[in-house]
Amino acid sequence: MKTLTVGLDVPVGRLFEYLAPAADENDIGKRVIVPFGRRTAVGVVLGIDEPSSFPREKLKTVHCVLREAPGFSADDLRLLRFAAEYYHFPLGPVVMNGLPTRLRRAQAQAASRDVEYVLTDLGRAQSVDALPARARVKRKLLAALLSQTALLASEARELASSAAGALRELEAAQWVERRAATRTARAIAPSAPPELPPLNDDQARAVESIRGALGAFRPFLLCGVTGSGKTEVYLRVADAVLAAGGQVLLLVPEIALTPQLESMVQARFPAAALVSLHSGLNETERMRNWVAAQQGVAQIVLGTRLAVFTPLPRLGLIVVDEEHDASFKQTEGFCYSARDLAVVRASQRGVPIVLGSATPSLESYQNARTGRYVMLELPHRINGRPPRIAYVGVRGTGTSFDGIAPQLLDAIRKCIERREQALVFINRRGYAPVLMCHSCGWLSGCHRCSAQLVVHLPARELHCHHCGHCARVPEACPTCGNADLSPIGQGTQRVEATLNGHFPNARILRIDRDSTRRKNAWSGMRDRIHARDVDILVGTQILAKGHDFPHLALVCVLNADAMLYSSDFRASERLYALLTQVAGRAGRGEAQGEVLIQTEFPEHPLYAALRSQDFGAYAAALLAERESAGFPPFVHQALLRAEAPEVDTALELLAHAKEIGRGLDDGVELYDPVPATMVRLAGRERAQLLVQSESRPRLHAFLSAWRDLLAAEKSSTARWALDVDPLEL
DNA sequence: AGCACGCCGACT
DNA sequence: GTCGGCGTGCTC
Repeated sequence: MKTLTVGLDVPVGRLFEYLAPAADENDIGKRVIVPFGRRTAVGVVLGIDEPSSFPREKLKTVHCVLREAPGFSADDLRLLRFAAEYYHFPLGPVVMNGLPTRLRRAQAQAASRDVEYVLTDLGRAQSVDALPARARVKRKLLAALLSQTALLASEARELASSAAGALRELEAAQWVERRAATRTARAIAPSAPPELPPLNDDQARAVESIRGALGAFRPFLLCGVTGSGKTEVYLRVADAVLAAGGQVLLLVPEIALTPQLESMVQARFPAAALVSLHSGLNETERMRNWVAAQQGVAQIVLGTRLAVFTPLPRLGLIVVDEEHDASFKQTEGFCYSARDLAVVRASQRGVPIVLGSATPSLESYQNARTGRYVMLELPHRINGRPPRIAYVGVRGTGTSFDGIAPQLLDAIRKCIERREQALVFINRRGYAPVLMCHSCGWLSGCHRCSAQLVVHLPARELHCHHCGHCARVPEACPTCGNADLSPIGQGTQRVEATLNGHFPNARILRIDRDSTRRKNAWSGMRDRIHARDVDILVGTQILAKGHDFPHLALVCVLNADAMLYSSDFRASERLYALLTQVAGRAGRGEAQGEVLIQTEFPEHPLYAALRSQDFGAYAAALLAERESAGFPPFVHQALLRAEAPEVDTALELLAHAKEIGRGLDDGVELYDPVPATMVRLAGRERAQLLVQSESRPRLHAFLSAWRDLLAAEKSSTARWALDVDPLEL
């Protein structure tokens, strides 16, 4: 009798052991169905016959090992183990998190429908084309059916349903394969292969360097100004990987971008099996695409951060587009950085990785400066010149205009007179960020969060953008009863209304999370923009990334200053990146792009730097500041976060944690616990404690020891979690 | 996380 | 007299 070490989706820092009658090394990475307490759970086999201190006679026996069904390879587990260790998060949940939710659950639906279901499935199996595993699956099914009299009924069901499950899962991969085959047939038949856009010298050099590195680990930082053709570089390299039979993993920041990118990549590789993986997919699609990748059927996997763990047996290249983007970092629970794990994965698998951005993170930029990454630069736009950036100073003008300075309105007027499009960028959705009472000074605050409720029209509602709370706009002030309530400040809806007033004949389109929530809404809007059916776009950062609007000549930025006030040390880096991206939307076609930024501080160094659009110089200046101030990337940080009903409880836990941590290692600096920037969130109050060290190994050794001591403490009403390499303090 | 057990308030 | 609140504790 063998014992299996199993990872389960329970937030405990330990694994569980089970007896398994006929297990062997090949079962590692396979899913298992096990009895767990009173219930049945799915887990992943992580080891066999490992030394253990748990009394053997107390071990339970696995219900079954899902041998024929998709699981993890040794390579996949290596990445997952690294991630669990590096982010100090329990291995069980980390491994289970790597599976689509469908595969995390026992096939309860099949089990409950009894063996009848399996028979139906068996009938269906005869009509589908075979994958290699199919014959074995069928044998399993028959064995399960035949043995049901001999086995306990429940065990027979488990076995039968697991085999049925395996079959369904494998069929999913076939679906992707067939779709690709259909496309191949169509692609090869009448139309010629798509004509490739020509490369400029910089692009050609970049492509050549990366292609030259195929087959070995090498990290590249592709530093290319907006419109310089980074995507074309990825595609050219991907082409070489596909031709050699490899798989390509392409990570992008937002789901909003994937459908667009997906059709673009598919158009470029009509015959390739392309799948996407992001949280916008339903469970069926998610499982199907994951299995297709795992089976080696999918050749290109396009996804958001969660896709970094996708099993890819023939991985040949990883690309992380917009690598500076904060959405690659998960900020709750398992706080991993998909970008950083992608680099680890490339190194483990011996493949090149390309991190692309117009404004790389200072971490990556520093790695390129020191030679750890190969720097590739695309300093020129493919067509057209870089946009001209100018500032409109509005200090002291107060409320003498409705949030949009006359110079901006002027420029918009001229722009639409030239029959070109203008974009008004305001990073705040809703009508106004807060409602105020003029008589007593009451402000619409969220009772569950330390944030203001945002006024939303036309429904006349107050929304909390943090916890989702929603209420009617009150008729009178809740404190003093005065009816003189007014919205303060600007949001996209109000800007849209203001512009409608100024340009009654212009076609104005608002693009924010609210207006694009409906499925397919965004693609319809994009079509309208491309068809020049729109004169003025009003939008949030949805518009900032990656879009190509050839008729857009003017970009106006309204509330850039808001981000200058942030106390976070990364605020400048982020604002520079955001403004560069928005500015980059202008002038991608024929016309010279013009960018007007409305600000109270036109002389601010960040704005001065932005005007010259010399990222290298600005990054060098920021890095020098970071180095002298002792900030990342020159030190390594982790946050211990705590949350409780009352912030004091959280602070107490952290103070105690600091006591425990003191004396563990003097090469690690522990700061004082402080309330989080937003103390209240969804009715809970949060605090955090910063830990930092110049030595990453020492920081990690400290965190391991500290985490174990904290876990051994008796429970408090406060919950805690570690965030390694936090992006926000 | 689930899902138990366990010990105190308002109901058929 | 029970139903049910969520505090505490365990799951190989």
